[in-house]
This record gives sequence, C-alpha cells and structure tokens, in this order.
Amino acid sequence: MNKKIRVRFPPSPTGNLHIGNARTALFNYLFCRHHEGTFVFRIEDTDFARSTEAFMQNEIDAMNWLQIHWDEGIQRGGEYAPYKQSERLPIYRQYIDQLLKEGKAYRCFCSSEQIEQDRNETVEGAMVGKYSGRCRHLSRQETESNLERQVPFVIRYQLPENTQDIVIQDLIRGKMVFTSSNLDDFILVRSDGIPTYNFAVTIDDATMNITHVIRGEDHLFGNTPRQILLYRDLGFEIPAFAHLPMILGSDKTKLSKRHGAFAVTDYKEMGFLPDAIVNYMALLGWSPKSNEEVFSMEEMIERFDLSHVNVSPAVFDFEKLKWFNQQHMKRKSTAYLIELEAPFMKDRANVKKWAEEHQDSIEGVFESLRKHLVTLQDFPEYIEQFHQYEHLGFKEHREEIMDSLPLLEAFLAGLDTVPNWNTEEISHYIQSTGQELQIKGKNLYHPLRIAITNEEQGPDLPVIIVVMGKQAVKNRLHRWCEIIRSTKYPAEGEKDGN
RNA sequence: GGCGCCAUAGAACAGUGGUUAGUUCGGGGGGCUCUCAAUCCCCAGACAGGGGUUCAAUUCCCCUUGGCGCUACCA
Repeated sequence: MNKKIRVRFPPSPTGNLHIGNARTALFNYLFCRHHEGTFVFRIEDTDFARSTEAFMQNEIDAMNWLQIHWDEGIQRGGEYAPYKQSERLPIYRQYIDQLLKEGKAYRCFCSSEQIEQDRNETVEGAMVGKYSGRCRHLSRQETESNLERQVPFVIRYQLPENTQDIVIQDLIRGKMVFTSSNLDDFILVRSDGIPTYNFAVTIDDATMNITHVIRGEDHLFGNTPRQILLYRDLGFEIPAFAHLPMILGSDKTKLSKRHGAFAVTDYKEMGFLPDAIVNYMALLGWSPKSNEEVFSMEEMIERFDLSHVNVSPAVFDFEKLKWFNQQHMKRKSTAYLIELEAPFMKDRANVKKWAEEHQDSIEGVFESLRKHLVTLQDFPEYIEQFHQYEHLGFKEHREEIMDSLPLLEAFLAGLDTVPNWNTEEISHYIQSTGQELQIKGKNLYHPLRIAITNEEQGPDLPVIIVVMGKQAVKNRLHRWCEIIRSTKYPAEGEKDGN
C-alpha cells in the first residue's frame, strides 16, 4: 500500500472564499476522503498588504458551512503547525540559507527602475519581463559592500545553466513537458524579507508531506514548473499534481467579482443550501460514471475519481444551480428547512411578526408552499407577498367577478364558522361553500382568488388565506361585495344619466 | 507579443474507429391543476474548419481558427 494521502487547501485571505477556490477545496476534499487521506487547511497570508483577519474568518466560516472538514490546519492545529505562513518565517529562512549556501539562489540588488528599463529593452520573442540575470555573478566583495551600504535586495532563484525539460505527470492531463528556458530567475524572498508565493508554498507542501497537489489550471504553466525546480534543488520528494479546469462566467472569462455573486457566503445569503452548492460545483468538471446528478457529499466521496475530471473549462450556470437547490430542498424535512428559514424571516418586519404570531400554523403553510420554493429566500417572500395583497387596488379584474356576488357573500358570511384557521379547514370550507351554491372548480376558486389576491395566479388559495389572516380576507371581500352591489344594483339617484 | 491548456446542442456532462451520437439544465408544446409551481409526456438543438492515417473517422495525428490561462517584490 502507498503511504497515506495528504492534500491541502491553502487560500490567501485577500477576499471572501469564492466559488472557484471553494471548488478546488471540494475536489481536494472528495479525493482525500475517497482515499481516506488527511486534509490540511493552511493560510497563505504573506501578502500582508491585502490579507485581513476578516477574510480569513470568512474562509473558515464558508468551509464549515459547505461541510468541507479539515483534519489539520488553521484553528485545529496538528503535527506540522503552524499553518499560517506568517508564522512560518523561520522555516523559510532555513531553506533560503541552504539555497544561498549551495549557490542555487543569490541576492539581487537591482532597483525596480533598472528592471523596468530591462523590460522595455526586451527583444521581441523573449519572455516579456524576464529578469536579465545582472546580479547573478556578483563577486563576493560586491555583495558584501552592497550589504554594508544597506542596498535593498531580493533573493532570486538561480535557474540551472543548461535548459532542461520539466516533466509533470498530471493526474488529470497526463504527461506535460515544460522547458526551463521559459522561466527566469524568479524572486524567492522579497526586499522586505517575506518569501513569495512560489517559495513559501513549496516549502510548506514539502515540509507538511503533501502527497497530492490539486489546484486550478492557472498554476499549470507558471507556478508548477518553478516549484518542481525548487523541490529538486532542495532535495524534496515531488508530489503528484492535478490541475483542475477553470470555472468561467457566462461570458466565458475566468469567474470573478464581475460576474455578480462570487463568494460562497453570497450564495448562503441568497438562500442556497450548502448541499446544492457542493453538488453543483462537483459536477463542474467532474462526472460520475452514471447519469445521476443529485448527490449528497457521502455519495460523491464514494464515487469521486480524478480520472473522471474533465480537462476543458466549464461555464458556471446559475439556472442549473437553482435547479440543484430545488432538488436538495425537496430532500430535506420541513422541520429542518423551517429551522434554516429563521435568518431569512428576520429581515422583514411583517414576516417576522407573522411567524411569531403563527408558531403553530407555520409548518402547515410551509408544507403547502415548499413545492414552490427554489431557495430559502422564497418562503418569506411569499409570506410578504400575501400580506401585500391586502393593499392592492380594486380596479383590476372587475368584470371577471361581477357575477360572483352570491359566492363572495356566502363565503364571507360563513367565514366565522371555520373552527381553526389552517389550510385543511379552509380548504374544506371552500369546498362546502361551493357545494351549497352548486359551484365547483374554476368557477369556485377563480373568483375567490381574484377577490382575495387581485391576482389570477399564485400558490394554493387556502395557504394565501391562512397567511393573510381572517380580518384581511374579510375586509377585502367586504369591499368587493360593496363595489359589485353598487355597480350592478345601484341605488336610486346614483344611476348615471337616466 | 511569447508560452501553455482546451474544443460534442445555449449551458454542464456521457460516448464510440462502423451508434437513430445519450443524459441533465435551459427553450418550445401538451396532459394534470382554480391559477402558478411541482409532476408526467412530446419536440427542436451538437461532434469548430481543413488536411491526413484508415475499408471506415465525431473518435487517432497535423494545421488553422476560436476560447481561456500564464507572462508581478499577488497568491
């Protein structure tokens, strides 16, 4: 048996956890759990200017919400702690010293102006912005004197003299060959003494014994070859790599803030279930062997296999996400969903009020409404909408109910006999009123619906009646009856003309 | 510009050297229903183009085109 699999997810806290990164985390997680490995959650906060505590917290919260659990890492600790790069500076120093000593890295005292100038002189065809290597062979004295004069410097990797092929056996794409001549002496340590991403991530992955690096394709060309060089020169074992296809927005460019909802927490706030997000993200690039699509996390873990991950980029389709959410909503119990609804009910004053006053009927209402719900947000929206019916005008649809006075009167008159104000009994009451008047089906429901909601369509009438409340329903029916009476049977003197 | 990755319907995925090229979302139509939704049924819609290899290419190879990505003292 091979050694135990160790994967990692290392976001940088320079923004909220977004869909693209979350998908990378998910694939790592599915792969890891499928093979019973260890999942490491690390934080890459060497960009001090942009990293914040709040973003880090957002990433942690989003991971928890998505149910992507880590075995080791931030807030949990573990054998390889610390898991924040800002706390690992001494470790990096140790390896940079090694590289410096072995002549595989060197100090570069070039000013940014100089480098800028070199760049402008770059000949066509060469890598734009490739470092000239000016400081590569500074004499010991030159270096000493620069150091003494406190000339700022960075530490660069010294590319091997002879160009060589860098071969990657990508678990998704197969064999991939790059050449070192496309690279330059990239920076390992910045002038402020903080290591750059490529250096820090390599040290972290190596020292944490990461066996599989699963990340986005955007790392494939530039970063992975550089890191492999570092692994080699430092004498580390090279992990397996798998580069995931990108997720694109509807305009087919890399998914970003421009595409609207971007952060995982945005979707949480829109009322999506983590189950749906995770299910949809997995299917963006991966496909199970069967035609099934709706899966729980456990089912995906069981089926997951990197060899079934696609190589081509995928467009994020909000409509399909909504469908997945609907599917997962269907699979949850009413009690569970009502619990999740709580934060969504809070924001709207009259919805909140209604929920507090109708603790006992809320479950029934939800039950009859749930087939209409795409997101958790939809429930309070319906409740709110039902309240608003009360305030809608009376002018529309008049003709359609002009002949329904007897029905409306009868319905109104018996309303007080309904023993309990819930959907079942109101449904019965509608039926029995219809029976009395020998009206049924469309002729029964439609006039009532219009009179009560002013709309021709909407969810089941009994639900609406329950939520609107008895008094509001009575008020509306009253007004309608009066309008119809005065229009059809106007009192003497009110008649127009003759 | 350089380099890399990618290419099956509007979107996401299957699939095969010989198939009526399959599934899901979305679109269109119909049944059910007071209506909407849900659900059920039906329909339209794809192998980017050009060269090879081959008896045969959507499938294998090359080129073109197109898309995306990388090209920082960001990660």
